[in-house]
Amino acid sequence: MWKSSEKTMGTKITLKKIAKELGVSTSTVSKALSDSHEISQDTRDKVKAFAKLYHYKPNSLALRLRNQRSMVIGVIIPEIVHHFFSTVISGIEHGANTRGYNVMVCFSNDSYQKEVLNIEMLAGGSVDGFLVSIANETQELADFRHFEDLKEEVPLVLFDRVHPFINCDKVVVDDFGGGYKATEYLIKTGCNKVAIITTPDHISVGLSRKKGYLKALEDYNIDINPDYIIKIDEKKDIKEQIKMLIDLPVRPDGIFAVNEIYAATAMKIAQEKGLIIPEEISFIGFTDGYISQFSNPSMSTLAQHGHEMGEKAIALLINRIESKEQDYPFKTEIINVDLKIRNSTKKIT
Amino acid sequence: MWKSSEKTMGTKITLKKIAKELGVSTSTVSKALSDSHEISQDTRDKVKAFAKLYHYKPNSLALRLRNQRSMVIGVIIPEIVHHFFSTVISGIEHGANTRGYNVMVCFSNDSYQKEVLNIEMLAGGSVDGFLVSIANETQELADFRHFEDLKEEVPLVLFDRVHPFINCDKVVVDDFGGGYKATEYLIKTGCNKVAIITTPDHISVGLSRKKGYLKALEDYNIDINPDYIIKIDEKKDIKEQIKMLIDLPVRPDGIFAVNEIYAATAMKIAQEKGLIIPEEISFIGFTDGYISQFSNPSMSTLAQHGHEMGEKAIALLINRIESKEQDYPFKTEIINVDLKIRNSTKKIT
DNA sequence: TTCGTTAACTAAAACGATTTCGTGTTGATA
DNA sequence: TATCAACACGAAATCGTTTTAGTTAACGAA
Repeated sequence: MWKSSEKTMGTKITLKKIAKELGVSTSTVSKALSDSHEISQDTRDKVKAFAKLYHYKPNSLALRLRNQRSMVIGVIIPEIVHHFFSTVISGIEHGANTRGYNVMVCFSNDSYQKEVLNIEMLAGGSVDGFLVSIANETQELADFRHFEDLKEEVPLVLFDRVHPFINCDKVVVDDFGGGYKATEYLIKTGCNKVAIITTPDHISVGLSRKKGYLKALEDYNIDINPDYIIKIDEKKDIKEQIKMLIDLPVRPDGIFAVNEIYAATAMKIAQEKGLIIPEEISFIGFTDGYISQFSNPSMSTLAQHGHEMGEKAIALLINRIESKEQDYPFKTEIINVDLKIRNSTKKIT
Repeated sequence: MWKSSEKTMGTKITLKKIAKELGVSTSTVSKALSDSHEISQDTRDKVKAFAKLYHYKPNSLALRLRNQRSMVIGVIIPEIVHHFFSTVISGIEHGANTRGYNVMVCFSNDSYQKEVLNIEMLAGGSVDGFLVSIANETQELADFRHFEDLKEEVPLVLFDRVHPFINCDKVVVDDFGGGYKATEYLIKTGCNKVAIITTPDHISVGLSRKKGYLKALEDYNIDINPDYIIKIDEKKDIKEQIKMLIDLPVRPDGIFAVNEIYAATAMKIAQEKGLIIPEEISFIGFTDGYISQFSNPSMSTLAQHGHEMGEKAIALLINRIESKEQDYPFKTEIINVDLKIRNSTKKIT
């Protein structure tokens, strides 16, 4: 096995080792590698050749420690198996890379504990800023101290799942508008018994979408039927809960679901019962992901422009990081949603 | 605005600042915080109170630099919008967390450049080990130098998209077996014109699945029809390429697709042409994700057990990290796949 | 008184890099 | 010959932490 020459110096090659091997000081090596005019061409060449030979790479930890900059952005999202977050991250990556930053993603799995842990892991020098979407459990607990502590150290931008108690830059989807548009469309295509499948009220986005739904009903003078509002408890069987809605004596003729899964599940159930879609019952979901695209009939849905959200969020964050004056006011940007009509709804006449 | 007291000391609170403020040395502060018996109870209390008051958190960069351990695992995957990788990551996370490690995920977006960049960002002290699934472009270029360099520094485990040229621990799905099982099932349910929708041959998993397909045909004495093997070029329109298969004069009566998207797209096309599924044409996909679950008819598919793959991979990696003797032989683990029959295929009689 | 012990700290090195400020040797010029 | 600048390099501080190896002072015992 050749390569003993590498081993003799120890596994990791550092400035110090190069210096010792070449009989110069570390400062000389450092300067030579950065082509400083202080160092003779001769020495520079020698050092560079040696460094290349041994694949020298500066230790990034040491660099970050010294420069007090990491050029890395930490992202924390609640779920990984989620089309929308995927698109947001692609936007974040794009924006970050074009401005010279790198991105690291961690997952809270909607757990408060893991959210705190992730933040602790990344805080303290590892990243220059945070982009986070709050875990469900954290929203439920309404305990945001970890964010407060964080904000004093490093900039924070919240996206999608945000909370009014936390004072920082935010980017959110127009959830209210989306709920309104969906409900309005169902009404306009002849549904007068519009139901909503949503989340418990502590989930901020679900709540906003429901508010949009309620406002639309109000604007069109339709009475609110509490039976038509179901809040899914994810700990129980989702299918059973949706079945109860569709089995109601007076069955809804239009269903707005606050995410793809609920919408697709509801549609499956309706199909199993032999209902004709969209004539007998229409569906609109939220998030234009694969499920909506490949369901049959294809699902009408609210497209959220996750990529755009990611780009906006990272822009806000990097601006905050790179501005010296820390105290310009916090912004909240709202990303528009588009109603994408496919075949799970009737057409407007 | 109260909080001036915090500001007077500078934004970031460090050991040194605590020491200065309390008139002791940094060593004392460090020891006090770790409850060393060398420090009097009095001082310990004082230091701890002060640290808590100012939310002192040790700088993780400094810690890692000193300990030469980060307890962080770097994961690099090609795509984010991908159900299978999501499940693998959940397995990785689970395994890592139970052994005290944290996980950071980066995305190569199937680009060679970004793969190299990500590795450079994480290497050099940031992480204790790498878990990577090779980018398509890297497989095409067949340039693996960045992995070779890496391996000398820190352990590497490859999963799913691997390559024989890279000598390290690996975890792969039984792609060959999956291709075989799918094809065999189609044949056994009466399909004698089985087609495959796959990727170009440089994609390792696609190639293995195709080999399984070919072996099954051979074992059942069915001649190979080159028209029935189509390799999707993702740069062109996928739908068009699949349409050509289904529009063939002698239409296939069974289609095995090497991923969910191809399978679902093919099924949609067949439905648009009015074909009856599964009687006139059957479908089997790969990856048991949302698309397969929510398509209509629901998709028969090969379940890959991504979670298990993640757990295996992280176990391999951590064992490698924590073993002093670096030279025990490299392992390749193979994860079984299960054929999950739903409604896009006929039943075995 | 002197030695030894202990309690309670501090100094300094180390991790790997950069950078400011020296410092010693040339060679040219007054 | 003395002075100065240019050149090529080194020492030391710095980033934030831990840890080893001292260093004091007090007290008890011989």
